[in-house]
Amino acid sequence: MKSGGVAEKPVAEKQPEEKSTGRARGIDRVIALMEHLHDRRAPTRIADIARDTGTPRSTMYELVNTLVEARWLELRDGDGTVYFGPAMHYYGSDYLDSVDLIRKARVEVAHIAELVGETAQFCTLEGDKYLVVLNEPGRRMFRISSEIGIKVPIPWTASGRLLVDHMDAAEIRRFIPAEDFILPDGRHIAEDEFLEDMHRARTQGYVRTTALVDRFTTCLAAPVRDPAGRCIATICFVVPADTTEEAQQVMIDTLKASAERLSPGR
Amino acid sequence: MKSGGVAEKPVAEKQPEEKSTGRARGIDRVIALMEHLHDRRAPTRIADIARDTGTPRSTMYELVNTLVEARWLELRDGDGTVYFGPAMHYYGSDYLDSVDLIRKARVEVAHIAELVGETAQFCTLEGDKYLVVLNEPGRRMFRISSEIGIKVPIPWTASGRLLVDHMDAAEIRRFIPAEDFILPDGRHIAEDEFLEDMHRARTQGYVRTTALVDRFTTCLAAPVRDPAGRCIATICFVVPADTTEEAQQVMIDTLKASAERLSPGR
DNA sequence: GACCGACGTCCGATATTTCGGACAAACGGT
DNA sequence: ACCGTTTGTCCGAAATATCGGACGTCGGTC
Repeated sequence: MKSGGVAEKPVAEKQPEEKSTGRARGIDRVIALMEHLHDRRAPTRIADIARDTGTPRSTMYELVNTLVEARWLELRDGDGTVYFGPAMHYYGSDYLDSVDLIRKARVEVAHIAELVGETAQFCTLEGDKYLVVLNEPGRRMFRISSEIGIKVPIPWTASGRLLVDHMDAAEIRRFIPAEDFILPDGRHIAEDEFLEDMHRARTQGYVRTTALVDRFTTCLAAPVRDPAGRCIATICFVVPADTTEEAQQVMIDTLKASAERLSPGR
Repeated sequence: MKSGGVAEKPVAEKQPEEKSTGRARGIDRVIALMEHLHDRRAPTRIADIARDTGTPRSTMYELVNTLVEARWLELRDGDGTVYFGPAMHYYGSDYLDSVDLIRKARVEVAHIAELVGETAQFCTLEGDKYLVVLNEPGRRMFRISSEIGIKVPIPWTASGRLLVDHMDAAEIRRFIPAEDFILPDGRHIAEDEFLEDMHRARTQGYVRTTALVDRFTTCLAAPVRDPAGRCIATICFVVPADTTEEAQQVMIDTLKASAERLSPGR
Protein backbone atom coordinates (compact mmCIF):
# COMPACT_ATOMS: atom_id res chain seq x y z
CA MET A 1 0.00 0.00 0.00
CA LYS A 2 1.00 3.63 -0.09
CA SER A 3 1.03 3.86 3.70
CA GLY A 4 4.55 5.18 3.32
CA GLY A 5 2.89 8.33 2.14
CA VAL A 6 5.31 9.00 -0.67
CA ALA A 7 4.13 11.08 -3.57
CA GLU A 8 2.54 8.33 -5.57
CA LYS A 9 1.00 10.27 -8.40
CA PRO A 10 -2.52 8.90 -8.45
CA VAL A 11 -4.02 9.88 -11.76
CA ALA A 12 -4.02 12.65 -14.26
CA GLU A 13 -5.87 15.46 -12.56
CA LYS A 14 -9.03 16.49 -14.26
CA GLN A 15 -10.31 20.01 -14.34
CA PRO A 16 -11.88 20.69 -10.96
CA GLU A 17 -15.05 21.98 -12.55
CA GLU A 18 -15.33 18.81 -14.57
CA LYS A 19 -18.46 17.00 -13.57
CA SER A 20 -17.01 13.56 -13.91
CA THR A 21 -19.19 10.60 -13.14
CA GLY A 22 -16.26 8.38 -13.90
CA ARG A 23 -17.85 7.21 -17.06
CA ALA A 24 -16.18 8.19 -20.31
CA ARG A 25 -16.35 7.44 -23.99
CA GLY A 26 -14.22 4.63 -25.33
CA ILE A 27 -12.45 6.94 -27.72
CA ASP A 28 -11.40 9.25 -24.91
CA ARG A 29 -10.02 6.33 -22.97
CA VAL A 30 -8.13 5.20 -26.03
CA ILE A 31 -6.60 8.63 -26.53
CA ALA A 32 -5.48 8.65 -22.92
CA LEU A 33 -4.06 5.17 -23.37
CA MET A 34 -2.00 6.11 -26.40
CA GLU A 35 -0.73 9.30 -24.81
CA HIS A 36 0.28 7.32 -21.77
CA LEU A 37 2.26 4.83 -23.85
CA HIS A 38 3.94 7.69 -25.69
CA ASP A 39 4.96 9.30 -22.43
CA ARG A 40 6.26 6.09 -20.94
CA ARG A 41 7.96 5.03 -24.17
CA ALA A 42 7.91 1.40 -23.17
CA PRO A 43 5.68 -1.65 -23.35
CA THR A 44 3.37 -1.44 -20.37
CA ARG A 45 1.13 -3.86 -18.54
CA ILE A 46 -2.55 -3.39 -19.13
CA ALA A 47 -3.41 -3.14 -15.46
CA ASP A 48 -0.82 -0.38 -15.04
CA ILE A 49 -2.21 1.59 -17.93
CA ALA A 50 -5.66 1.26 -16.46
CA ARG A 51 -4.49 2.50 -13.09
CA ASP A 52 -2.40 5.37 -14.43
CA THR A 53 -5.06 6.65 -16.79
CA GLY A 54 -7.89 6.20 -14.33
CA THR A 55 -9.66 3.72 -16.57
CA PRO A 56 -11.56 0.78 -15.07
CA ARG A 57 -9.68 -2.44 -15.57
CA SER A 58 -12.43 -4.26 -17.38
CA THR A 59 -12.85 -1.37 -19.77
CA MET A 60 -9.15 -1.25 -20.51
CA TYR A 61 -9.00 -4.96 -21.29
CA GLU A 62 -11.93 -4.60 -23.62
CA LEU A 63 -10.39 -1.66 -25.45
CA VAL A 64 -6.94 -3.19 -25.68
CA ASN A 65 -8.40 -6.30 -27.27
CA THR A 66 -10.12 -4.17 -29.86
CA LEU A 67 -6.97 -2.21 -30.59
CA VAL A 68 -4.76 -5.28 -30.79
CA GLU A 69 -7.10 -6.73 -33.39
CA ALA A 70 -6.82 -3.51 -35.39
CA ARG A 71 -3.01 -3.67 -34.98
CA TRP A 72 -2.95 -0.30 -33.33
CA LEU A 73 -1.37 -2.07 -30.40
CA GLU A 74 0.75 -5.17 -30.05
CA LEU A 75 1.20 -7.59 -27.18
CA ARG A 76 4.87 -7.74 -26.29
CA ASP A 77 7.30 -10.13 -24.69
CA GLY A 78 4.73 -12.84 -24.24
CA ASP A 79 3.90 -11.32 -20.90
CA GLY A 80 1.00 -8.98 -20.51
CA THR A 81 2.56 -5.78 -21.82
CA VAL A 82 1.32 -3.84 -24.80
CA TYR A 83 2.84 -1.16 -26.98
CA PHE A 84 2.18 0.54 -30.28
CA GLY A 85 1.52 -1.70 -33.26
CA PRO A 86 2.33 -1.47 -36.95
CA ALA A 87 -0.83 0.41 -37.88
CA MET A 88 0.54 3.47 -36.11
CA HIS A 89 3.59 3.33 -38.34
CA TYR A 90 1.47 3.17 -41.46
CA TYR A 91 -0.67 6.09 -40.43
CA GLY A 92 2.36 8.05 -39.32
CA SER A 93 4.05 7.48 -42.66
CA ASP A 94 0.95 8.70 -44.43
CA TYR A 95 1.14 11.84 -42.36
CA LEU A 96 4.80 12.45 -43.16
CA ASP A 97 4.18 11.97 -46.86
CA SER A 98 1.23 14.33 -46.82
CA VAL A 99 3.11 17.35 -45.51
CA ASP A 100 5.23 18.88 -48.19
CA LEU A 101 7.89 20.46 -46.00
CA ILE A 102 8.31 17.35 -43.90
CA ARG A 103 8.61 15.14 -46.96
CA LYS A 104 11.42 17.30 -48.28
CA ALA A 105 13.00 17.53 -44.86
CA ARG A 106 13.20 13.74 -44.64
CA VAL A 107 15.42 13.66 -47.68
CA GLU A 108 17.66 16.42 -46.36
CA VAL A 109 17.98 14.99 -42.87
CA ALA A 110 18.75 11.51 -44.14
CA HIS A 111 21.26 12.94 -46.57
CA ILE A 112 23.24 15.10 -44.18
CA ALA A 113 23.16 12.49 -41.43
CA GLU A 114 24.72 10.00 -43.81
CA LEU A 115 27.11 12.62 -45.16
CA VAL A 116 28.70 13.65 -41.91
CA GLY A 117 27.77 10.60 -39.87
CA GLU A 118 26.25 12.52 -36.98
CA THR A 119 22.70 12.67 -35.67
CA ALA A 120 20.58 15.13 -37.64
CA GLN A 121 17.14 16.43 -36.73
CA PHE A 122 14.31 18.51 -38.10
CA CYS A 123 12.44 20.54 -35.52
CA THR A 124 9.49 22.88 -35.17
CA LEU A 125 7.41 24.58 -32.53
CA GLU A 126 4.24 23.08 -31.17
CA GLY A 127 2.47 25.56 -28.98
CA ASP A 128 5.14 27.14 -26.77
CA LYS A 129 7.36 24.08 -26.83
CA TYR A 130 10.12 22.82 -29.07
CA LEU A 131 9.55 19.53 -30.84
CA VAL A 132 11.71 17.05 -32.75
CA VAL A 133 9.82 15.98 -35.85
CA LEU A 134 12.50 13.98 -37.64
CA ASN A 135 15.55 12.28 -36.19
CA GLU A 136 18.24 10.43 -38.11
CA PRO A 137 20.72 8.70 -35.80
CA GLY A 138 23.95 8.90 -37.79
CA ARG A 139 26.77 6.44 -37.43
CA ARG A 140 27.70 7.16 -33.84
CA MET A 141 26.07 4.52 -31.74
CA PHE A 142 25.56 6.31 -28.46
CA ARG A 143 22.46 8.15 -27.41
CA ILE A 144 19.93 6.55 -29.70
CA SER A 145 17.04 8.04 -27.83
CA SER A 146 14.70 9.23 -30.50
CA GLU A 147 12.94 12.15 -28.96
CA ILE A 148 10.37 12.34 -31.69
CA GLY A 149 7.15 13.81 -30.43
CA ILE A 150 8.50 14.88 -27.06
CA LYS A 151 8.03 18.50 -26.15
CA VAL A 152 10.97 20.42 -24.70
CA PRO A 153 11.19 23.97 -23.35
CA ILE A 154 12.39 26.35 -26.04
CA PRO A 155 15.35 27.81 -24.08
CA TRP A 156 16.84 24.35 -23.63
CA THR A 157 17.65 24.07 -27.31
CA ALA A 158 19.72 25.68 -30.01
CA SER A 159 16.87 25.53 -32.47
CA GLY A 160 14.62 27.30 -30.01
CA ARG A 161 16.72 30.43 -30.37
CA LEU A 162 15.92 30.48 -34.07
CA LEU A 163 12.29 29.51 -33.87
CA VAL A 164 11.32 32.60 -31.87
CA ASP A 165 13.67 35.09 -33.52
CA HIS A 166 10.80 37.06 -35.05
CA MET A 167 9.62 38.13 -31.60
CA ASP A 168 10.88 40.99 -29.47
CA ALA A 169 11.80 40.69 -25.82
CA ALA A 170 8.29 41.41 -24.57
CA GLU A 171 6.68 38.93 -26.89
CA ILE A 172 9.12 36.24 -25.90
CA ARG A 173 8.50 36.88 -22.22
CA ARG A 174 4.81 36.49 -22.89
CA PHE A 175 5.27 33.43 -25.10
CA ILE A 176 7.72 31.28 -23.19
CA PRO A 177 6.70 30.19 -19.69
CA ALA A 178 9.13 31.55 -17.10
CA GLU A 179 9.89 28.11 -15.69
CA ASP A 180 11.11 26.99 -19.10
CA PHE A 181 14.26 29.08 -18.56
CA ILE A 182 15.33 26.68 -15.84
CA LEU A 183 17.49 23.85 -17.15
CA PRO A 184 17.02 20.26 -15.98
CA ASP A 185 20.05 20.57 -13.71
CA GLY A 186 18.59 23.64 -12.03
CA ARG A 187 20.69 26.29 -13.76
CA HIS A 188 18.82 29.38 -14.88
CA ILE A 189 19.17 30.88 -18.34
CA ALA A 190 19.36 34.65 -18.19
CA GLU A 191 16.85 36.24 -20.48
CA ASP A 192 19.23 38.79 -21.96
CA GLU A 193 21.68 36.01 -22.67
CA PHE A 194 18.96 34.20 -24.55
CA LEU A 195 18.13 37.34 -26.51
CA GLU A 196 21.78 37.87 -27.31
CA ASP A 197 22.10 34.32 -28.62
CA MET A 198 19.06 34.99 -30.71
CA HIS A 199 20.34 38.17 -32.30
CA ARG A 200 23.75 36.74 -33.00
CA ALA A 201 22.04 33.78 -34.62
CA ARG A 202 20.04 36.05 -36.86
CA THR A 203 23.12 37.70 -38.31
CA GLN A 204 25.24 34.55 -38.47
CA GLY A 205 22.53 32.36 -39.93
CA TYR A 206 23.03 29.55 -37.45
CA VAL A 207 23.13 28.78 -33.73
CA ARG A 208 25.57 26.82 -31.67
CA THR A 209 24.91 25.81 -28.07
CA THR A 210 27.04 23.63 -25.84
CA ALA A 211 26.28 21.81 -22.60
CA LEU A 212 22.77 23.15 -22.41
CA VAL A 213 20.58 20.20 -21.54
CA ASP A 214 23.44 17.73 -21.66
CA ARG A 215 26.92 18.61 -20.45
CA PHE A 216 28.84 16.91 -23.24
CA THR A 217 26.67 17.74 -26.22
CA THR A 218 26.83 20.56 -28.74
CA CYS A 219 23.93 21.46 -30.96
CA LEU A 220 24.24 23.19 -34.32
CA ALA A 221 21.09 24.52 -35.95
CA ALA A 222 20.13 26.46 -39.08
CA PRO A 223 16.77 28.11 -39.78
CA VAL A 224 14.20 27.15 -42.41
CA ARG A 225 12.39 30.38 -43.24
CA ASP A 226 9.16 31.16 -45.03
CA PRO A 227 9.06 33.81 -47.78
CA ALA A 228 8.44 36.47 -45.12
CA GLY A 229 11.68 35.50 -43.41
CA ARG A 230 10.07 33.91 -40.42
CA CYS A 231 11.69 30.78 -39.04
CA ILE A 232 9.18 27.97 -39.42
CA ALA A 233 11.49 25.06 -38.63
CA THR A 234 15.12 24.20 -38.07
CA ILE A 235 17.51 21.55 -39.20
CA CYS A 236 20.29 20.63 -36.82
CA PHE A 237 23.12 18.36 -35.76
CA VAL A 238 23.63 16.89 -32.31
CA VAL A 239 27.34 16.18 -31.75
CA PRO A 240 29.81 15.57 -28.94
CA ALA A 241 31.09 18.80 -27.45
CA ASP A 242 34.70 17.92 -28.27
CA THR A 243 34.09 17.87 -32.02
CA THR A 244 36.81 19.89 -33.75
CA GLU A 245 36.06 23.41 -34.88
CA GLU A 246 36.83 22.53 -38.49
CA ALA A 247 34.40 19.64 -38.44
CA GLN A 248 31.77 21.89 -36.91
CA GLN A 249 32.30 24.48 -39.61
CA VAL A 250 31.68 21.86 -42.27
CA MET A 251 28.49 20.86 -40.51
CA ILE A 252 27.32 24.44 -40.24
CA ASP A 253 27.80 24.94 -43.97
CA THR A 254 25.96 21.70 -44.60
CA LEU A 255 23.08 22.78 -42.40
CA LYS A 256 22.83 26.20 -44.00
CA ALA A 257 22.67 24.67 -47.47
CA SER A 258 20.00 22.19 -46.43
CA ALA A 259 17.98 24.81 -44.60
CA GLU A 260 18.13 27.02 -47.66
CA ARG A 261 16.86 24.22 -49.89
CA LEU A 262 13.99 23.63 -47.48
CA SER A 263 12.95 27.24 -47.20
CA PRO A 264 9.81 27.66 -49.33
CA GLY A 265 9.80 30.30 -52.04
CA ARG A 266 13.39 31.24 -51.43
CA MET B 1 -3.97 -20.85 -20.61
CA LYS B 2 -3.55 -17.28 -21.45
CA SER B 3 -0.40 -17.72 -23.47
CA GLY B 4 -0.98 -17.45 -27.16
CA GLY B 5 -4.59 -16.68 -26.52
CA VAL B 6 -4.58 -13.49 -28.50
CA ALA B 7 -6.62 -12.42 -31.46
CA GLU B 8 -8.31 -15.68 -32.22
CA LYS B 9 -9.66 -13.77 -35.12
CA PRO B 10 -12.66 -15.37 -36.71
CA VAL B 11 -11.76 -15.43 -40.34
CA ALA B 12 -15.06 -14.06 -41.51
CA GLU B 13 -15.60 -11.04 -39.38
CA LYS B 14 -18.27 -9.28 -41.34
CA GLN B 15 -21.40 -11.14 -42.09
CA PRO B 16 -22.48 -9.66 -45.39
CA GLU B 17 -25.97 -8.96 -44.11
CA GLU B 18 -24.96 -8.56 -40.50
CA LYS B 19 -26.91 -5.37 -40.12
CA SER B 20 -27.18 -5.73 -36.36
CA THR B 21 -28.69 -2.34 -35.77
CA GLY B 22 -26.32 -0.02 -37.51
CA ARG B 23 -25.23 1.29 -34.17
CA ALA B 24 -21.57 0.89 -33.35
CA ARG B 25 -19.00 1.90 -30.78
CA GLY B 26 -17.09 5.10 -31.32
CA ILE B 27 -13.79 3.28 -31.30
CA ASP B 28 -14.93 0.96 -34.08
CA ARG B 29 -16.03 3.96 -36.11
CA VAL B 30 -12.65 5.55 -35.55
CA ILE B 31 -10.80 2.44 -36.65
CA ALA B 32 -12.88 2.33 -39.82
CA LEU B 33 -12.18 6.02 -40.36
CA MET B 34 -8.42 5.62 -40.07
CA GLU B 35 -8.37 2.57 -42.30
CA HIS B 36 -10.36 4.46 -44.86
CA LEU B 37 -7.94 7.37 -44.86
CA HIS B 38 -5.05 4.94 -45.19
CA ASP B 39 -6.68 3.26 -48.17
CA ARG B 40 -7.50 6.53 -49.87
CA ARG B 41 -4.12 8.06 -49.05
CA ALA B 42 -5.48 11.56 -49.39
CA PRO B 43 -7.18 14.24 -47.34
CA THR B 44 -10.87 13.45 -47.49
CA ARG B 45 -14.04 15.35 -46.76
CA ILE B 46 -15.80 14.34 -43.61
CA ALA B 47 -19.12 13.70 -45.32
CA ASP B 48 -17.39 11.35 -47.77
CA ILE B 49 -15.74 9.41 -45.00
CA ALA B 50 -19.08 9.09 -43.27
CA ARG B 51 -20.73 7.80 -46.42
CA ASP B 52 -17.93 5.41 -47.36
CA THR B 53 -17.60 3.91 -43.91
CA GLY B 54 -21.32 3.71 -43.28
CA THR B 55 -21.10 6.06 -40.32
CA PRO B 56 -23.88 8.55 -39.60
CA ARG B 57 -22.84 12.05 -40.49
CA SER B 58 -23.44 13.55 -37.09
CA THR B 59 -21.41 10.82 -35.46
CA MET B 60 -18.52 11.32 -37.84
CA TYR B 61 -18.42 15.06 -37.19
CA GLU B 62 -18.40 14.42 -33.48
CA LEU B 63 -15.57 11.91 -33.70
CA VAL B 64 -13.48 13.96 -36.09
CA ASN B 65 -13.66 16.91 -33.73
CA THR B 66 -12.40 14.75 -30.90
CA LEU B 67 -9.58 13.36 -33.00
CA VAL B 68 -8.51 16.74 -34.33
CA GLU B 69 -8.22 17.98 -30.78
CA ALA B 70 -5.99 15.02 -29.96
CA ARG B 71 -3.95 15.75 -33.11
CA TRP B 72 -4.66 12.31 -34.47
CA LEU B 73 -6.21 14.09 -37.42
CA GLU B 74 -5.63 17.44 -39.05
CA LEU B 75 -7.92 19.70 -41.02
CA ARG B 76 -6.35 20.35 -44.39
CA ASP B 77 -6.42 22.96 -47.08
CA GLY B 78 -8.81 25.19 -45.22
CA ASP B 79 -11.64 23.32 -46.85
CA GLY B 80 -13.37 20.54 -45.04
CA THR B 81 -10.92 17.72 -45.62
CA VAL B 82 -9.12 15.82 -42.91
CA TYR B 83 -6.08 13.58 -42.88
CA PHE B 84 -3.69 12.05 -40.41
CA GLY B 85 -2.14 14.38 -37.85
CA PRO B 86 1.24 14.53 -36.13
CA ALA B 87 0.28 12.27 -33.24
CA MET B 88 0.22 9.34 -35.63
CA HIS B 89 3.81 10.09 -36.56
CA TYR B 90 4.89 10.15 -32.93
CA TYR B 91 3.18 6.87 -32.15
CA GLY B 92 4.50 5.33 -35.34
CA SER B 93 8.05 6.38 -34.48
CA ASP B 94 7.67 4.84 -31.05
CA TYR B 95 6.65 1.62 -32.74
CA LEU B 96 9.63 1.62 -35.10
CA ASP B 97 12.03 2.25 -32.25
CA SER B 98 10.52 -0.51 -30.18
CA VAL B 99 11.10 -3.30 -32.67
CA ASP B 100 14.71 -4.31 -32.72
CA LEU B 101 14.87 -5.65 -36.27
CA ILE B 102 13.06 -2.66 -37.69
CA ARG B 103 15.28 -0.23 -35.87
CA LYS B 104 18.34 -1.86 -37.36
CA ALA B 105 16.70 -2.11 -40.75
CA ARG B 106 16.10 1.65 -40.79
CA VAL B 107 19.81 2.25 -40.62
CA GLU B 108 20.55 -0.26 -43.37
CA VAL B 109 17.83 0.95 -45.69
CA ALA B 110 18.81 4.58 -45.28
CA HIS B 111 22.43 3.69 -45.81
CA ILE B 112 22.09 1.66 -48.98
CA ALA B 113 19.54 4.03 -50.48
CA GLU B 114 22.01 6.88 -50.02
CA LEU B 115 24.88 4.71 -51.20
CA VAL B 116 23.48 3.67 -54.56
CA GLY B 117 20.89 6.41 -54.90
CA GLU B 118 17.99 4.11 -55.66
CA THR B 119 14.82 3.37 -53.73
CA ALA B 120 15.39 0.79 -51.01
CA GLN B 121 12.76 -1.03 -48.99
CA PHE B 122 12.38 -3.37 -46.07
CA CYS B 123 9.51 -5.84 -46.37
CA THR B 124 7.76 -8.56 -44.45
CA LEU B 125 4.67 -10.71 -44.60
CA GLU B 126 1.46 -9.76 -42.90
CA GLY B 127 -0.97 -12.63 -43.04
CA ASP B 128 -0.84 -13.97 -46.57
CA LYS B 129 0.15 -10.64 -48.07
CA TYR B 130 3.40 -8.86 -48.76
CA LEU B 131 3.97 -5.57 -47.03
CA VAL B 132 6.43 -2.68 -47.31
CA VAL B 133 7.53 -1.67 -43.84
CA LEU B 134 10.28 0.81 -44.67
CA ASN B 135 10.80 2.82 -47.83
CA GLU B 136 13.66 5.15 -48.59
CA PRO B 137 13.15 7.04 -51.85
CA GLY B 138 16.71 7.44 -53.11
CA ARG B 139 17.85 10.23 -55.38
CA ARG B 140 15.71 9.42 -58.39
CA MET B 141 12.78 11.73 -58.19
CA PHE B 142 10.09 9.75 -59.96
CA ARG B 143 7.84 7.26 -58.28
CA ILE B 144 7.58 8.77 -54.87
CA SER B 145 4.65 6.61 -53.95
CA SER B 146 5.50 5.28 -50.55
CA GLU B 147 3.60 2.04 -50.36
CA ILE B 148 4.17 1.71 -46.66
CA GLY B 149 1.44 -0.30 -45.04
CA ILE B 150 -0.25 -1.38 -48.25
CA LYS B 151 -0.74 -5.09 -48.70
CA VAL B 152 0.20 -6.67 -52.00
CA PRO B 153 -0.23 -10.26 -53.23
CA ILE B 154 2.93 -12.26 -52.62
CA PRO B 155 3.42 -13.44 -56.22
CA TRP B 156 3.52 -9.85 -57.48
CA THR B 157 6.82 -9.19 -55.78
CA ALA B 158 10.43 -10.30 -55.78
CA SER B 159 10.56 -10.36 -52.00
CA GLY B 160 7.51 -12.60 -51.94
CA ARG B 161 9.54 -15.38 -53.51
CA LEU B 162 11.92 -15.26 -50.58
CA LEU B 163 9.40 -14.83 -47.83
CA VAL B 164 7.69 -18.15 -48.51
CA ASP B 165 10.78 -20.16 -49.46
CA HIS B 166 10.48 -22.37 -46.41
CA MET B 167 7.22 -23.86 -47.71
CA ASP B 168 6.75 -26.67 -50.16
CA ALA B 169 4.42 -26.51 -53.14
CA ALA B 170 1.42 -27.79 -51.26
CA GLU B 171 1.89 -25.38 -48.38
CA ILE B 172 2.21 -22.48 -50.75
CA ARG B 173 -0.92 -23.47 -52.61
CA ARG B 174 -2.73 -23.52 -49.31
CA PHE B 175 -1.17 -20.28 -48.10
CA ILE B 176 -1.45 -17.95 -51.07
CA PRO B 177 -4.96 -17.28 -52.40
CA ALA B 178 -5.29 -18.49 -55.99
CA GLU B 179 -6.39 -15.07 -57.25
CA ASP B 180 -3.14 -13.56 -56.02
CA PHE B 181 -1.35 -15.24 -58.92
CA ILE B 182 -3.15 -12.92 -61.32
CA LEU B 183 -1.20 -9.73 -61.98
CA PRO B 184 -2.90 -6.34 -62.13
CA ASP B 185 -2.75 -6.40 -65.92
CA GLY B 186 -4.52 -9.74 -66.05
CA ARG B 187 -1.53 -11.96 -66.74
CA HIS B 188 -1.36 -15.19 -64.80
CA ILE B 189 1.74 -16.36 -62.97
CA ALA B 190 2.25 -20.09 -63.45
CA GLU B 191 2.74 -21.82 -60.16
CA ASP B 192 5.71 -23.90 -61.23
CA GLU B 193 7.36 -20.77 -62.54
CA PHE B 194 6.89 -19.22 -59.14
CA LEU B 195 8.36 -22.29 -57.45
CA GLU B 196 11.29 -22.27 -59.82
CA ASP B 197 12.01 -18.60 -59.03
CA MET B 198 11.85 -19.52 -55.40
CA HIS B 199 14.31 -22.37 -55.60
CA ARG B 200 16.76 -20.45 -57.73
CA ALA B 201 16.56 -17.66 -55.19
CA ARG B 202 17.39 -20.03 -52.38
CA THR B 203 20.64 -21.10 -53.99
CA GLN B 204 21.61 -17.69 -55.33
CA GLY B 205 20.79 -15.80 -52.18
CA TYR B 206 18.77 -13.14 -53.95
CA VAL B 207 15.83 -12.62 -56.29
CA ARG B 208 15.45 -10.50 -59.37
CA THR B 209 12.12 -9.86 -61.03
CA THR B 210 11.36 -7.56 -63.95
CA ALA B 211 8.14 -6.10 -65.26
CA LEU B 212 6.01 -7.91 -62.75
CA VAL B 213 3.58 -5.40 -61.40
CA ASP B 214 5.09 -2.54 -63.40
CA ARG B 215 6.40 -3.04 -66.93
CA PHE B 216 9.51 -0.89 -66.55
CA THR B 217 10.61 -1.77 -63.07
CA THR B 218 13.06 -4.34 -61.79
CA CYS B 219 13.14 -5.48 -58.18
CA LEU B 220 16.18 -6.90 -56.44
CA ALA B 221 15.70 -8.54 -53.06
CA ALA B 222 17.82 -10.36 -50.47
CA PRO B 223 16.56 -12.40 -47.53
CA VAL B 224 16.89 -11.62 -43.83
CA ARG B 225 16.86 -15.00 -42.10
CA ASP B 226 16.39 -16.08 -38.52
CA PRO B 227 18.84 -18.53 -36.91
CA ALA B 228 16.76 -21.43 -38.24
CA GLY B 229 17.29 -20.14 -41.76
CA ARG B 230 13.74 -19.00 -42.27
CA CYS B 231 13.22 -15.79 -44.22
CA ILE B 232 11.58 -13.32 -41.86
CA ALA B 233 11.98 -10.21 -43.96
CA THR B 234 13.66 -8.89 -47.08
CA ILE B 235 15.62 -5.85 -48.05
CA CYS B 236 15.34 -4.74 -51.65
CA PHE B 237 15.94 -2.18 -54.37
CA VAL B 238 13.37 -0.91 -56.83
CA VAL B 239 15.10 0.26 -60.02
CA PRO B 240 14.33 1.02 -63.67
CA ALA B 241 14.42 -2.12 -65.81
CA ASP B 242 17.15 -0.69 -68.04
CA THR B 243 19.68 -0.46 -65.20
CA THR B 244 22.96 -1.95 -66.36
CA GLU B 245 23.88 -5.45 -65.30
CA GLU B 246 27.04 -4.22 -63.58
CA ALA B 247 25.10 -1.70 -61.53
CA GLN B 248 22.61 -4.40 -60.60
CA GLN B 249 25.41 -6.69 -59.48
CA VAL B 250 26.71 -4.00 -57.18
CA MET B 251 23.25 -3.57 -55.73
CA ILE B 252 22.85 -7.30 -55.23
CA ASP B 253 26.10 -7.45 -53.30
CA THR B 254 25.02 -4.45 -51.25
CA LEU B 255 21.70 -6.08 -50.45
CA LYS B 256 23.27 -9.36 -49.48
CA ALA B 257 25.65 -7.64 -47.10
CA SER B 258 22.85 -5.62 -45.50
CA ALA B 259 20.58 -8.64 -45.24
CA GLU B 260 23.36 -10.58 -43.60
CA ARG B 261 23.91 -7.83 -41.04
CA LEU B 262 20.20 -7.81 -40.26
CA SER B 263 19.87 -11.56 -39.85
CA PRO B 264 19.65 -12.22 -36.11
CA GLY B 265 22.14 -14.63 -34.58
CA ARG B 266 24.04 -15.11 -37.78
C1' DG C 1 -33.63 36.20 -56.59
C1' DA C 2 -35.18 31.76 -56.04
C1' DC C 3 -33.55 27.10 -56.00
C1' DC C 4 -30.56 23.32 -54.85
C1' DG C 5 -27.03 20.67 -52.75
C1' DA C 6 -23.45 20.39 -49.42
C1' DC C 7 -21.74 21.64 -45.00
C1' DG C 8 -21.80 21.82 -40.12
C1' DT C 9 -24.45 22.12 -35.67
C1' DC C 10 -27.88 20.87 -32.40
C1' DC C 11 -31.11 18.07 -29.81
C1' DG C 12 -33.87 14.37 -27.74
C1' DA C 13 -34.57 9.25 -27.37
C1' DT C 14 -32.97 4.81 -26.74
C1' DA C 15 -29.98 0.96 -27.86
C1' DT C 16 -25.75 -0.07 -26.12
C1' DT C 17 -21.29 0.47 -24.07
C1' DT C 18 -19.09 1.30 -19.94
C1' DC C 19 -18.43 0.07 -15.36
C1' DG C 20 -18.15 -2.43 -10.87
C1' DG C 21 -17.55 -6.41 -8.86
C1' DA C 22 -17.28 -11.29 -8.62
C1' DC C 23 -14.61 -15.19 -10.09
C1' DA C 24 -11.01 -18.52 -11.55
C1' DA C 25 -6.45 -19.27 -12.91
C1' DA C 26 -1.65 -18.27 -12.56
C1' DC C 27 2.08 -16.58 -9.97
C1' DG C 28 5.36 -16.18 -6.21
C1' DG C 29 7.01 -15.91 -1.79
C1' DT C 30 7.51 -18.35 2.76
C1' DA D 1 1.42 -26.69 0.65
C1' DC D 2 -0.49 -22.38 1.89
C1' DC D 3 -1.94 -17.78 1.05
C1' DG D 4 -1.84 -13.18 -0.86
C1' DT D 5 -1.39 -10.81 -5.23
C1' DT D 6 -1.97 -10.22 -10.02
C1' DT D 7 -4.02 -11.37 -14.44
C1' DG D 8 -7.72 -11.98 -17.46
C1' DT D 9 -12.78 -13.06 -18.19
C1' DC D 10 -17.64 -12.60 -17.50
C1' DC D 11 -22.10 -10.52 -16.44
C1' DG D 12 -26.00 -7.49 -15.27
C1' DA D 13 -27.36 -2.66 -14.62
C1' DA D 14 -27.77 1.91 -15.90
C1' DA D 15 -25.59 6.09 -17.46
C1' DT D 16 -24.89 7.94 -21.77
C1' DA D 17 -22.90 8.07 -26.47
C1' DT D 18 -24.69 7.22 -30.83
C1' DC D 19 -27.98 8.14 -34.14
C1' DG D 20 -31.65 10.28 -37.05
C1' DG D 21 -33.43 14.13 -38.46
C1' DA D 22 -34.32 18.95 -38.35
C1' DC D 23 -32.31 23.45 -38.94
C1' DG D 24 -29.48 27.48 -40.45
C1' DT D 25 -25.60 28.82 -43.80
C1' DC D 26 -23.03 29.14 -47.53
C1' DG D 27 -22.06 29.02 -52.71
C1' DG D 28 -22.99 28.13 -57.03
C1' DT D 29 -26.51 27.93 -60.97
C1' DC D 30 -30.25 29.11 -63.79
